[in-house]
Amino acid sequence: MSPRSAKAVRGRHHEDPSAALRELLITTAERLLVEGQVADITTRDIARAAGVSIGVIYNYFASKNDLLVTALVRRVQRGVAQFDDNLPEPGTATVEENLNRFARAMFDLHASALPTIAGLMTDPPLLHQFIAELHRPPFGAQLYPQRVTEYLDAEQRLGRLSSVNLEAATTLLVGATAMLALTGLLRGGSPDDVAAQLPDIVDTLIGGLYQPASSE
Amino acid sequence: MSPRSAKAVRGRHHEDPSAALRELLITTAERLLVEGQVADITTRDIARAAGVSIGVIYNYFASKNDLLVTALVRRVQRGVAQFDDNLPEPGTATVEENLNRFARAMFDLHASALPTIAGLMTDPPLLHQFIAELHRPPFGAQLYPQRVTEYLDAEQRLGRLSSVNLEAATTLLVGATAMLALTGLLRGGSPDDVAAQLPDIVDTLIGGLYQPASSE
Amino acid sequence: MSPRSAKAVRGRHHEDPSAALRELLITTAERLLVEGQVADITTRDIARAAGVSIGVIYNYFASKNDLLVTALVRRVQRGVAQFDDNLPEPGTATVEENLNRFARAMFDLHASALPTIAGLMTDPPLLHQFIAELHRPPFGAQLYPQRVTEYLDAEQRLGRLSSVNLEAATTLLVGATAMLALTGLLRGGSPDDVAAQLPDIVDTLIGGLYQPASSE
Amino acid sequence: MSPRSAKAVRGRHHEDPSAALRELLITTAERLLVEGQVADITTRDIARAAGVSIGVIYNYFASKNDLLVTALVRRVQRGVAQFDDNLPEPGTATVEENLNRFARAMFDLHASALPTIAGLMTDPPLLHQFIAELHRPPFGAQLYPQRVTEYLDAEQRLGRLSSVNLEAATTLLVGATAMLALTGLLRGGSPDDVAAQLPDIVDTLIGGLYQPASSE
DNA sequence: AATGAATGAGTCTTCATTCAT
DNA sequence: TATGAATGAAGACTCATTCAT
Repeated sequence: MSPRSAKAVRGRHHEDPSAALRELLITTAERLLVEGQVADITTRDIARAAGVSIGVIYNYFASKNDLLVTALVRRVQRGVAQFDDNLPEPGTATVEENLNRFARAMFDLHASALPTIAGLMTDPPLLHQFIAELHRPPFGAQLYPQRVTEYLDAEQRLGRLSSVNLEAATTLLVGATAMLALTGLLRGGSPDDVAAQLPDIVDTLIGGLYQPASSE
Repeated sequence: MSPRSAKAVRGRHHEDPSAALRELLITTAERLLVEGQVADITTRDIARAAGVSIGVIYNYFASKNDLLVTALVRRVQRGVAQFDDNLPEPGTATVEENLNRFARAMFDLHASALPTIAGLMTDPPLLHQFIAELHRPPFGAQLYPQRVTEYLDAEQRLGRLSSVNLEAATTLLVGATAMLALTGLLRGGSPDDVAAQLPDIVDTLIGGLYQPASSE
Repeated sequence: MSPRSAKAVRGRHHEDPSAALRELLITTAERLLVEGQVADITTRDIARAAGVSIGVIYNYFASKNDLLVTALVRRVQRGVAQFDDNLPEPGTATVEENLNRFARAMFDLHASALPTIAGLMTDPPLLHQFIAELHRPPFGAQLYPQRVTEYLDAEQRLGRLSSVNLEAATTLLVGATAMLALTGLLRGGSPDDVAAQLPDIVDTLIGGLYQPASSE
Repeated sequence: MSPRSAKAVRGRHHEDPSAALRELLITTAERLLVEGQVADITTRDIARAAGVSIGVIYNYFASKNDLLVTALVRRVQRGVAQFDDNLPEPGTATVEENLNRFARAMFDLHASALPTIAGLMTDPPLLHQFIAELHRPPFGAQLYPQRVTEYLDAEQRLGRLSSVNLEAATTLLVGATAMLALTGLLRGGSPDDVAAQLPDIVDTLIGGLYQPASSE
């Protein structure tokens, strides 16, 4: 009664082979997104990499871009979820330690998402579809810089941080980690080597530039 | 009897009409780069905009990408040159005023260069060619963040700044201005509106997060 | 100075090889239109039949449909021109002889154009483009039924024809020849066999159905 | 235990559910044929409109074209049956009145069938299959022009019509009504407006072109 | 050296038909 | 027998590059 399922997902014990194939396509597209560049991915590439025929794409998605946007959103969601997983609680440890954890988490997030996001810039329709999708529930405005701002706000309330401009502080931390991630990508070195500079950055951000001659 | 030169440069009294034609192509490509997206620029577009035939491109450049990279490098060089034009001298005015000038100059540079750089990400060969070209003399490591580092270093020597980590401070300032420029591009607002946040950022960077309770 | 011309038109002594190639495409499309059916003609077919590459089509026409419409109009123009070539003058010979010449000319025109026109019906955009083109100068409203009406009108003025309704008479003659042409096409017989019925039709049209028992 | 029947015909108390499903497909195809263009109808369309799965089509028909031809023949049969329903009897009313009824009936038939028939022209295999099917018993040569010929013949025998060439007279009447129907379709006006010209045509056909000077 | 038409591989998308369930 | 997802050939159109003139 059910029609045949694609070879690619046959044998997997999924309850819904149809959903499994859809997943396979998204996963495959995600993989290609990481390996290569958005603009270079063809329907033929995706189909071949997934082990299915080209037509399958159009059984599950309205267009190539539709699939690509779905995979892109997935990728960002994955990154943000991982980011959220290990955030420090305000009031625990020291603010410096916590900011270092934030810094490293953002660095990782940026390093993984930057190439993808950047690639989108050449494809305005794709970019707009992506942004529209990103702003829809349940993903909404839950973007990660908000987490930093919230953390800083909480520490301020706890009296562990002076009353700095939260927006500005957030921009400084987010910007620096993004810049470092970008540098790492362009230089092609290992992420950890570049990330080694994060503590200095956190330290400098906390202390400010005019570190008032403490003693004397 | 020298061969005829292209209509487009005829009448201009260049010593080398050949070089003039090459220049024309680069300039035209730069213009198109500003107007549109890298990926959308065709050889036909360039040739038509320059008022020459397509074939000319291949007389002066190995490929379309070769021309594009040259134009891209030009664009960055131009931006950096403009950036350099109006930098504050260490020891003059106040450090805060000077950092605000740096911040605004970088913000402008980023806002103008970001779309172009981002567009490159989709085209790996183009990107690599671009990076390689950027690191060759005489352009070399003359990139603009270096200017910030040098400025901070000079102020430190003059005693107007405490002995912070120069690299980290530079990354913070450069990163924040880049982040702001990116935000502005994505939101589509006017540059000046976004740039209004720069003073807060400079202020926060200078003061640090733990602004030691002034009293007591 | 001129770019190379296509192999397909090389060696022909045309003043303008570019126009020659355009012509070749139209002629080829016309031929395919006669041989096959509009809907079955692919860009590849046209290119191969013309001995050029696919891209050439787009150097001379905005789209496949653009070329097809041009060829279609050509075909009809050719038919109408041929039709016009051999029309009888009012007042010469007998009305019956003249109407027989009209009938045969229209039969031939219909037989050659019908399959083409009919094929257009399935492709609404193509049909509309075609009709629009047909109504543009210099082709204008010069369609052939008008010739019949004008002829009948002239004979009426000369007193060689009673004052019948010109529109109706024209529709009868045009309709009958078209019907015969269609029958011929569907049956697949030789045109001349079917055309043999034309004199009877003209005779019946002239005499009417109630041929009043003349005298006797 | 008979195999289950498709949802779409379940509950209908047909003796042969299989035949019912076949009927459903034909009826659905006929409907789509009226609504749109032959070339635009996909198997998916038919299946969805019929509320069955695509596969069913191939259980009852060798191909999509096979189903389409069957539906096409149905459509023509239906049109002819309707045409036959209201034909005048020889010897009743006046010949002119009767011919006007014939003319209007044919006009309607042509107007409804023309787009479909025309659409067939683009698809040679479909067309040939259709024609072959049309000429097979029990449909055979029962086509409607025959009705006109028979009517004229009967009136001749009754002495209400002079001994004109029946074939020619038929072709004139059929052709003129077809031409008018085509004109109406191409111009897009209301059928009744165009049909208003029918009486003039009948009148002219009856009277002939040389309406002998009434006097004398 | 300049020209720009010719070239054709490669793009996304559609859809009749098949076949495992 | 019914289902409908899988299949992949085929379609129109683009565009970097070549090369006869």
